[in-house]
Amino acid sequence: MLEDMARPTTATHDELLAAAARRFGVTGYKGTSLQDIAREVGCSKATVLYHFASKDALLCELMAPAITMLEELDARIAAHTGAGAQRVAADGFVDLAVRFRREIALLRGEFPDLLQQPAFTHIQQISERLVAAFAGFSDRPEARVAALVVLAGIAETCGEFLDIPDEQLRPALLAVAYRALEVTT
Amino acid sequence: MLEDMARPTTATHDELLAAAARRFGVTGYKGTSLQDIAREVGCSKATVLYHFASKDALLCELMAPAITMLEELDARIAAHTGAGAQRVAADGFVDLAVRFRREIALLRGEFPDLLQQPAFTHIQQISERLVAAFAGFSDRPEARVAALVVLAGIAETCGEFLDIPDEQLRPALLAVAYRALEVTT
DNA sequence: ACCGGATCTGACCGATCGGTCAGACCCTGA
DNA sequence: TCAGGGTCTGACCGATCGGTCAGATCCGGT
Repeated sequence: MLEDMARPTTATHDELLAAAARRFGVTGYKGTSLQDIAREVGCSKATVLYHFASKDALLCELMAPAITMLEELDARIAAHTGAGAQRVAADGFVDLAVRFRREIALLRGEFPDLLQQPAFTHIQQISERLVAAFAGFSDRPEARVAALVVLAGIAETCGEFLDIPDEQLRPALLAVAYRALEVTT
Repeated sequence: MLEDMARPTTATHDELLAAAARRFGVTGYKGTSLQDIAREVGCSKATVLYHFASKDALLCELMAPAITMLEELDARIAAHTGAGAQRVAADGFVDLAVRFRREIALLRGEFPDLLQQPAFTHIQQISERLVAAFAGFSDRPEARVAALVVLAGIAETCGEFLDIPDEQLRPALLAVAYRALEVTT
C-alpha cells in the first residue's frame, strides 16, 4: 500500500521548519533571511525554496497548527455566552499560547503587517472576537483595555519562558489572567 | 541674544521624526525603509540622511525622550523597597507607556534585535529591574510570569488606543495592573 | 555683487533580499 | 544497464536596501 501518502515531509523539510521557527522567534520574520535559515540547517538557500514555494509559504506552514487550534477555540467560544465564554476563552487561549509558544512569539510586532496576507485575514476577526470574550462582551473601555493587556501580555510572555515546562507555565498564566479579568470563579 | 541655541531642529527635521514614528509603529523598524519615511514627508531619501546620520541614529533620537523617562523611573524605583517599589514601578510605567504610546509600540517584537545596538544595551538591565519590581522582588515563577504579562501587555496595548485620551487610558491600565499584580492598596 | 553656510536632490554604490533555473547527484525499479 | 523521480546546489536575476557624494538652490551678512 501507499502508506507514504501521509508522509509528504522529509527530514530536511522538518529541520527547515524547526530552524525557521527558531530564527523567526529571535530576529522576527522580516529580520530573518532564507540564507539565515539555510545556514542554521547547513544547506543552501535554494534547498529552502525547493521545500517551500516561498518565504510566505514557509510561514504559513509553520503557523498552520496554531491557527487550526485558534479556529477551534473560536468555535468553542461561540458556543457559550457571558461569563462562560470568558472562562472558555481564557482557558483555551492560555492552553494555545503554552502549546505554541514559539509560533505565537514570532508574530510579535509583525502582527499588523503579516495579517495583511490573504491567508491570515480572518485571524483578525477571530482575535477581535477573542478580545470581546475576554472583556466579557462588555464595551466599557476599561474592560476592553484589560482584555487586550491580558491577551497581548500572555502572547508576548509565553515565548520568554521556553525553559519552563507546560504544567508549570499554564497555571501561572491562568492565575494572572483570572485576576486581571476578574473572572468569577 | 542667541535664543536659537535650543533650536537645533528645523521644521523638516521634526516632520521626519513624526513620520518615522508613524511608519515604525505600523510596519516596524526593519519593515520601514528610508524611502517610506521620505515619501510620507514629501522629500527625497537623501534628505532623511542629511538630517540624521543613519537609520539607527533616527531611531535613537526618536526614542531618546522615552528612554530618559525610563531611566528616571528606574532611579525612582531604586529609592524604594518592597511593596512601595512595586507601586512606584506600576504607576511610573503606566504613565510612561501612556505618554510615549507610539515609541513604546514600535519596539514591539523587534525588542530583542534592536537591543543589541550599543545605545540600547543598558535598557535590558533596566527592564529586568522593572520586572523584578513588578514581581515584588519575589523569585517565585508565578510572580515573575505575572510581572512579565502585565509589563508586556501594557507596552503592547497602549499603542492600540491612540484615540483614547491619556486621562482615560491611564486609570484603566493602572486598574488592570493592580489587579493582576495583587498590589496591596 | 559676492560669499558661505544651510538645505535639498539625483545619481550612484556595494550588499543583500526573495526567487529562478539548469544541471549534478543520488537511489530505486524495470 | 539504464531511465526517471526526488533532492540538492551554484550561478544568476531584478529589486530594494542603507548610505555616499557632487552639485544645485536658496538666503542672510558684508
